[in-house]
Amino acid sequence: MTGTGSEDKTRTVQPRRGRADKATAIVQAACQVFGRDGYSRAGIDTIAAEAGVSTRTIYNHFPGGKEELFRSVMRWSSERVRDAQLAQLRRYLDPERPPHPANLERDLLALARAWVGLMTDFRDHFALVRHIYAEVGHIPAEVLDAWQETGPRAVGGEVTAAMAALDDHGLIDVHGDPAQATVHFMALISTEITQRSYWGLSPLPQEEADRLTAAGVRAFLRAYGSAA
Amino acid sequence: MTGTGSEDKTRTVQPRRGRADKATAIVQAACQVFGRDGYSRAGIDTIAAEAGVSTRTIYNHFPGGKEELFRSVMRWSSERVRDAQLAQLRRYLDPERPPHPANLERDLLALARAWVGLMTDFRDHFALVRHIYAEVGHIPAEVLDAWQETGPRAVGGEVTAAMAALDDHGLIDVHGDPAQATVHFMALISTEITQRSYWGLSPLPQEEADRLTAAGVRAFLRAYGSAA
DNA sequence: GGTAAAGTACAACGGACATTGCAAGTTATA
DNA sequence: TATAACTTGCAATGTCCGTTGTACTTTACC
Repeated sequence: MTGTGSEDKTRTVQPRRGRADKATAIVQAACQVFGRDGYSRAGIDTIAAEAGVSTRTIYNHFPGGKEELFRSVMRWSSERVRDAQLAQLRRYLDPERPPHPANLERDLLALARAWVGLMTDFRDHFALVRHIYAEVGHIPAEVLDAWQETGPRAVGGEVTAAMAALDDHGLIDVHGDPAQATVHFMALISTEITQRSYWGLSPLPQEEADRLTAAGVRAFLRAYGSAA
Repeated sequence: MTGTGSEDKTRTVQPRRGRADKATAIVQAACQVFGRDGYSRAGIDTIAAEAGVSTRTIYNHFPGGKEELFRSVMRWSSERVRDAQLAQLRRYLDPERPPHPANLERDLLALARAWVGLMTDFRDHFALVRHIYAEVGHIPAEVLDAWQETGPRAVGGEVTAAMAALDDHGLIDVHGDPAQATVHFMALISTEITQRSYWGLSPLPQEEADRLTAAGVRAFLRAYGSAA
């Protein structure tokens, strides 16, 4: 149902799609437009223009029309961002190689900055997510669940694992609930930046963002640092 | 205690038609519909039906049409919620009467619970706010600023004052930035509940919400409790 | 170069919806 | 009761936009 329905028959006949990979261009442009305008306001014509593609081609690739396109964008974008987030997580807080105690704050801060950086790197995605939040009531529960599962929940689970590892090594004290510590960490490092930047509309100067991130990390460490 | 806020003209029971306080009914219904469906999806006919009013009457009261109505709803709703929030703040954390140290956690927890409770009492408002967040790019900057100023910023300022007062009395240590402590407090007590309840779509059981709120307050006190 | 898939241009349909004008009905007030 | 103010139902207008059919062109690959 949710699949594009065109990946089975192309295996034998077609090595790759037509000219350039139009499908990718469409999804990418749709991510921008949906993120900027939201589902209702976004126009197929606008997406087509932004993708450098004719309107008809969109319907050829996505027979389900606007809805199917939106669902594809949700999946594509959230997987992309999830991978980027997991990459940063493993880079700065690999559960396999916990940091030296003296480097804990430094590493957490690096992770937090990278995390916040992704918010501007994937501005379109997070704009889209805000629209999803606003329209939870208009998105089928199954679609919503699938998205949460492969996106936010997967990432949250990995971060939680990292927190648990830090706890295991006595670097922090999660007070019995690493998942909760994770949510608190995310909230502390990103809430104020999100608010102050008008949800990405007018980004903060780098140094100001850094200052707020650092304050969040310090607050987290005061709340969850091991008693030592 | 979600009052309708229209009992100033309490005569006798008004007849179903004619000269009731239509304007209020319209704005109230519009708040529901805009909150549920968002600006684009919301239909004037739907609002009219929900308000028990003819479509034409809406245009009589709001000659600017949908846009003016939306702006009126923003103002009305945010002022209403602001007043409710300030009332709770003064009730549990009056800057004039700082709590006894032994009662600090109890009072903060009471405030936090009341605060979270407002999110369900004014579900429509917060749904509307999510739509505003998602559509920052489509709302005139002046309207957005006026809203922030009389709503969130005003409340934030008062909470910040309360935090500063707690700091002055040595009950907490804001580390030189009461505004930051305020944002962190709000983030800690509400982030997880918001996420887990799908942004109000499927509310959490009371005891679960209480548990998360309490965890947030405890984390806040670990981060900002005075060293004494 | 030939063929088929992929893409494009264009026109048209149909529905949803904001908005307005108007005539008639209802209410409040003097 | 008279009158002005308010409300309503309804029809109509215009616009925007998702979607589809069709004929034509481009591209990829043999």
